[in-house]
Amino acid sequence: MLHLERFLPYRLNRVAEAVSDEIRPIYKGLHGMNRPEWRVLVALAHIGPATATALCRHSAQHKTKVSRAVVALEKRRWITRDNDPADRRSEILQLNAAGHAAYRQIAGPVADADAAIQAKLAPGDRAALEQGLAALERAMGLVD
Amino acid sequence: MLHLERFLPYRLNRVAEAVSDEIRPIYKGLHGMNRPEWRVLVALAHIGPATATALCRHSAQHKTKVSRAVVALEKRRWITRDNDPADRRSEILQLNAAGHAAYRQIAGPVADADAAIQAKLAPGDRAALEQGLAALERAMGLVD
DNA sequence: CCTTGTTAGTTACAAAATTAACAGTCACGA
DNA sequence: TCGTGACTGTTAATTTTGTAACTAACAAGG
Repeated sequence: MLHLERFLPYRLNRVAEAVSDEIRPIYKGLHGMNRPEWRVLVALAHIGPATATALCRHSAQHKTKVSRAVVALEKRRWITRDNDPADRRSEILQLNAAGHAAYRQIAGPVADADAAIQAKLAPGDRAALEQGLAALERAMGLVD
Repeated sequence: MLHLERFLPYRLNRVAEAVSDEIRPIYKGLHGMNRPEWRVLVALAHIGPATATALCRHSAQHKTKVSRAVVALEKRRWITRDNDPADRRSEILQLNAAGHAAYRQIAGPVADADAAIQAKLAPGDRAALEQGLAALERAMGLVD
């Protein structure tokens, strides 16, 4: 008999959803962004100028999501597109000043909310979560 | 600066998706079920006859998802609906023989896949994951 | 009994995700 | 240099999900 309470995908999905529910209102309330847009914004802020394919890898999203998110960010005038001299199929995307400003404005509260969630855990539990999560990421081939 | 690698919602979503990707082909391949249907099937197998509301609670899904999943399972002739003598708004749902058989057929491989994933973790990492996940579930108010 | 408010469940509509198809470009060997 | 196949990114079509409105039924107070 399958125990839902111990069933990994069920537990992970449920807890991931609960955590997302606390973060989403921040980037949604501040600029009406959805998750794909928020992730692309974060990815661009971190890795700087990048092609759409690189953003797919770094934001762990499908190319159609990234494509539409990039269009949306472009409409907000937060990113610029430039030709990629090395490959005419792709374009170099990067945040402009307004994009960086928007990122900074959102990243603070989001980081605070993340810290608040982790602060609810006892230090030992927090360390255990970190260890277990890191191990699972390795086991699923998501890192290294 | 927000570190994606340490950002809880991102990590949880990504790892939850990776784990789901290993489980989904089983219930999808065996009977073409989607996740809401699979969850309702599991819930019904566990708690026995139940109303849709009880299935919402136990499968952690919105009532529209449950409503549609129940219709789908009904079309497969896996569940029966009976009047609830205590409340004429609701109906008592339960698996019939075919439903139980389908559940058993799927639950085995699914449990195996879950075990296989956990087997990839070192015992200490597995224990850490369990501890951290349980703590997070409590912190998010998902249990107790 | 009648309100008034709440709950169970379905359905309709809108938003989002997945899939598939596509044009343009590249890389590499024949 | 000419295919052939693979890759980049967008768009279209289909499916899934989420939101809101709705019907029917309950519950409690007047």
